[in-house]
Amino acid sequence: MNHKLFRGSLDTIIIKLLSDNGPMYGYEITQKVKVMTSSAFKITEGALYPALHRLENKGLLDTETKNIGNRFRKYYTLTESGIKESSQMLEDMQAFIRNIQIIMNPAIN
Amino acid sequence: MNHKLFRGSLDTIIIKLLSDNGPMYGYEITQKVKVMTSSAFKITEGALYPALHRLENKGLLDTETKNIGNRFRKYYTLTESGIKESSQMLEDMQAFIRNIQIIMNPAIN
DNA sequence: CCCTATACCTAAGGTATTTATGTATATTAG
DNA sequence: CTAATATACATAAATACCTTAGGTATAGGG
Repeated sequence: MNHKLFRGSLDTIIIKLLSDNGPMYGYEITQKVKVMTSSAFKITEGALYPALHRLENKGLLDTETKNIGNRFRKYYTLTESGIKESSQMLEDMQAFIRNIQIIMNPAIN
Repeated sequence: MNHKLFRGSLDTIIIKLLSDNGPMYGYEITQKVKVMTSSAFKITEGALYPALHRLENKGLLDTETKNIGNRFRKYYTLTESGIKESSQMLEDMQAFIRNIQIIMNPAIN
């Protein structure tokens, strides 16, 4: 997979996963995406954590830290604002996919 | 349209258009994309020209300048190397679309 | 006991964008 | 005729996101 194509879609992927699965923690997101895409998408931690913090700072995500034995996990949830913005983000992504499909598979006349 | 999603796919779009339509000039590419996507994708000149020059420097595109009255146009064509690389780029894009679709529209069980 | 997996994080550097600006010719509307 | 818009190229500064590389620490399997 060409990793360049991935650029710009990470935020939407995170929002969509949280929207579908409820609270998730960072590492869980990377693994979920890996499984769903048969390892085609590998979200690096250097991209993921800054993205999560960005979305949190924008008020789209809330966090809750849970202790699991001696470890901790930071669970991320969509805020009200995050839920509202998510529908626009998903629409934008669907529109993007439709249009890129038109270019990649133009109707044969 | 959220322009962030567009990031990273410009090179592939250029290569695909040249592959489908033969030689094209920069402005023509922006207009073609605009028409195909009903104005959803607007390729800015600040993104387009550096991209064209980049692809030319990589040896994927050749240019030919033509005079049209007192004006000139720079037509871009795929080189042999560009044709070879294009199939990989198009495959990568198809794979990207498939996987992003899986995330955006997971099967309902 | 060591390697791998789990789980968080940040910093430096690279690179593709946006935004703004510049130049010039052609065409259309008033 | 002249002003605005369209055509057509281009670059530079700023921004934003990503990769790569590193750091810390616990858990579990061989």
